[in-house]
Amino acid sequence: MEKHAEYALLFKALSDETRLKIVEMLSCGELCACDILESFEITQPTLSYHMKILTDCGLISSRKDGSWIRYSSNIEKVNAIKSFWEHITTEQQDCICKNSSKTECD
Amino acid sequence: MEKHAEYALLFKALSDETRLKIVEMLSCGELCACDILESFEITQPTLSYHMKILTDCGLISSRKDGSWIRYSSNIEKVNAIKSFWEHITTEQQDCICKNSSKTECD
DNA sequence: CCTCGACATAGATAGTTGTCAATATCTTAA
DNA sequence: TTAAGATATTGACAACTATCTATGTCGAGG
Repeated sequence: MEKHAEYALLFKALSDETRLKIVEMLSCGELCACDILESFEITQPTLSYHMKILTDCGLISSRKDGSWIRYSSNIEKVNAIKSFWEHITTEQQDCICKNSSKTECD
Repeated sequence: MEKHAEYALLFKALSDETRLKIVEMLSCGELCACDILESFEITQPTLSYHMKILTDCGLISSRKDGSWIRYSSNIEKVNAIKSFWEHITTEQQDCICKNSSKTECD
């Protein structure tokens, strides 16, 4: 996938208050879904929906442990987002604006 | 607004490929809408819609210059996002997970 | 004062999102 | 094997999003 499209998906995963809080909670370490569920006033299927979005985009990882699913932050993705944000907000030689086909109007 | 809700809005503004590219273009300096429009295959009203989302959340600033509108990156907001991301992805003493009402299930 | 160019607004619409209740799956314990 | 607990899936639905065409506004130049 094109880089901007890929990161747009990641930012979309972060564009929900509940999911942002989940990401924050997981920065302290692994938690199972029921731990997380207790902190929110949402139903279990709704949490499951949010967890799927977060795992699908790679922001968090999950592993099965008996009947629990343990979720944890994916540090590589966390750092990738940081790098991408720093990259696109810093003047670059290969910036899109310099590769634009035309640049009149100014 | 609660902090997570506020940043969820900012991430929502960044959850679109076109808007991400606009943010990147503006990292090289001020541009007017017509400059930006030339880089995309969207209509002028669609660009106007995206610019409104980006300015409303404070990520970019605009100023009137004759009949043009000059857009530029808002560095404070750019840095605020960076700080917030670093904050919520680093283990904190005041993490949400530690203020949770209950923490059984593990 | 009229027109043109730059941008915004309004209205329509197809597609997406977040939520729930109901149900399914899968694992452990009895 | 049956029951209970943890999580996922399904189907429904109201709200929101991104896009377009058509039109409005506002400033600059003639």
